[in-house]
Amino acid sequence: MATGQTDPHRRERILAAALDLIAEAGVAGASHRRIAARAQVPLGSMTYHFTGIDDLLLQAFTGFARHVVTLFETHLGGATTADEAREAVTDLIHTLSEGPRRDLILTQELYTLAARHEPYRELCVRWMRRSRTLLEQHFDAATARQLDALIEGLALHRALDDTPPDRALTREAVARITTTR
Amino acid sequence: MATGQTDPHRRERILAAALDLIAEAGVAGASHRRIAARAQVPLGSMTYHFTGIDDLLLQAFTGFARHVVTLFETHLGGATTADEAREAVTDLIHTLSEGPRRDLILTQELYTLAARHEPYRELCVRWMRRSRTLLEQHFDAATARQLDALIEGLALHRALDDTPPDRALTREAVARITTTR
Amino acid sequence: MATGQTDPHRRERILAAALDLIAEAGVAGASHRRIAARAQVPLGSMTYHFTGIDDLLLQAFTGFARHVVTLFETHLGGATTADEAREAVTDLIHTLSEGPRRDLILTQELYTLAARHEPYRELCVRWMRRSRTLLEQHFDAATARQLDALIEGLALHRALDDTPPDRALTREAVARITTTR
Amino acid sequence: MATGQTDPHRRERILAAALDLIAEAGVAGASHRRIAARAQVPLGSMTYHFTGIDDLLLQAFTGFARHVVTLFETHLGGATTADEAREAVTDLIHTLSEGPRRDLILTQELYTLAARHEPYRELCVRWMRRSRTLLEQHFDAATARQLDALIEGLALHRALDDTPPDRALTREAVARITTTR
DNA sequence: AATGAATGAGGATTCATTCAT
DNA sequence: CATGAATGAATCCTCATTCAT
Repeated sequence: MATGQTDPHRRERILAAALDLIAEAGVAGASHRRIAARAQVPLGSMTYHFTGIDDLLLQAFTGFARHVVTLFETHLGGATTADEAREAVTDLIHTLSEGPRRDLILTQELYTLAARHEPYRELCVRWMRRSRTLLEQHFDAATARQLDALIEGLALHRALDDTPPDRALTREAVARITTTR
Repeated sequence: MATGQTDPHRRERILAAALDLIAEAGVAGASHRRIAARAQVPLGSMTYHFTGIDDLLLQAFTGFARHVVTLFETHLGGATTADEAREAVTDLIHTLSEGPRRDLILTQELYTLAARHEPYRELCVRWMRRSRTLLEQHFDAATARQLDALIEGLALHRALDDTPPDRALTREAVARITTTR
Repeated sequence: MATGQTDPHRRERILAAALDLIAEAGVAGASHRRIAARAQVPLGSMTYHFTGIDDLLLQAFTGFARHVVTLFETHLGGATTADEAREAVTDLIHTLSEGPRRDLILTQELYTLAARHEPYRELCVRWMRRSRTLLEQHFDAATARQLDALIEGLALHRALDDTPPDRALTREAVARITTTR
Repeated sequence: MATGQTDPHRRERILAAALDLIAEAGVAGASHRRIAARAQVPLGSMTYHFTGIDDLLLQAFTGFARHVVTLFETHLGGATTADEAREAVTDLIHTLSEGPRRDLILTQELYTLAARHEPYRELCVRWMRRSRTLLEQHFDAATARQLDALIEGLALHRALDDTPPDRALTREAVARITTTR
């Protein structure tokens, strides 16, 4: 009793629904059934489009990593001087740790998977590599590495904190870590 | 049918088994059954000692946070000068990101829970507060904050990285972030 | 691992097994496991066919109410005069309170649920409405109501009683309650 | 760590808590744990004071039956003529089916148990015998029996009904069933 | 006399996955 | 090509009851 109509966006809809659900209820709460319901797709089509739940999750997070890299590129793309890059990084940290918590939560979920499962770790490594490459357009390799770690730590602490520090502190930290002498 | 025998260390055994299992299989893999089996305790006693799985997990992570704070104190306790403190922090970052991945993985799992559930976030906030207080014995408040975030980011990136940077880079990052002028 | 075989009568078999079990062991004794075993159906299929145990029970009792209404209709359907109706009602009371206790027990279980849960109360209300409508074909509305209540009380007391009264008493009670003047 | 103080009313408190709980959540919802919590009594004392849950429930319902019989006696006690008795019965029916649903619910629960378990059936038989005896002070034996059943049926239907009939209908039904000729 | 600790059985439910259609 | 039906394993949790203290 199918309409015969193929739905070309179904795969994408499923992946988007999966990420939504993970953000809301965690990886543990993202089951075939719930994702299917959220994507308004029959349960049986889950295992038709994806090998299994692992396949689906990995593809969903791959899409998410792409999205975050794009965020990085967007922020850093416009900077032409080191000072502009510093300001862009400050922006980026506040964008990540304020606004909707979705990206932050998904990042955490991804890191947790990465700590235990190789494919997810590879995903993170590629992401880190890309962000470092972007930073290296403005800073030397060692500084880029340190700055990348600082971004991570500040965004995370800001997001968890009851009384997150203001933009001045972020700007100062970025300035210090990028001050070579 | 109960033996009536009292096992005074049972609660602690269960909590330790829970943390072991979380480190191995993640929060998702830490079920009543598996924890009970690992702690060599009957399944029925799980919900006697703990209200439910949530209660159990929260108490397990509370113990873990205590452990990490102790690690912080141990490392920073001996430092009397700012330079000694810098070296202690460098040590700490490498202790966290090398050696057994257990603490690192548990930290990730905790942050993932914290992103979604208030009690875990409070736990993290208390932990962060304590570590900052320790750092403030050697650095001003703003610097302590920045350094705390840097520790987090460096430990995390070092742990995920294929080719983690050497101690020199860590030392330099710590030096830069603590250089006030 | 599913056979993929479709068993079209499975829902009905489960509902029948549920009613059997309720009659034998009460609502409290009618568990997913036991109903599944009785219906010779795997446990996992219970919550495929029904949202949960509540859904299952309500549907089972809905079928039972339909059955009792049919019994009413069968008994009263042939009556053309008020006297024939009186005799039919007397028959009905003895049919309910003698013979297999199944219907009586199920009625009790249903009333107990109805006293606490709205959906079951609605079921009873619809049933009462239908039986009254049938009685109103032979008696005025007020009399139908009284007679309906009398049927209930006599059937119940007869079923519990050590020394249930004979048919003559039932016939007399019906005669009295339907004597308008 | 007991105070050594004996609590002479503990048994009664437990039985009262049991009835409360049954009224609220049904026999199925009245567990040792919940009754103990409601009665503010340690769990271990449940099986000290009562052989088991069956013993406890039977004693609780025995107390309840005594209470309902008292209600009967109170209502019928003052009547000296048949007409006064008729009015008292009408009162009784409306007392049972209006007011707090507690008694009604407990009655249903008791009947449900009686349908399956002999001790509860005996309890009901004794109760019915007592109420008939009271009615026989004003009416002949056969009439008492019919009236007793009518009380049951009217109270039950009134309680379940969306639009319960008014007092006039009750009075008329009682009049009819007690009209011998 | 009284009870806190303990436990195996069983409760409802969710799950990823398979397969006939 | 797509999916509704089906299922065994595993989930958390509650239970009545026992017994050493």
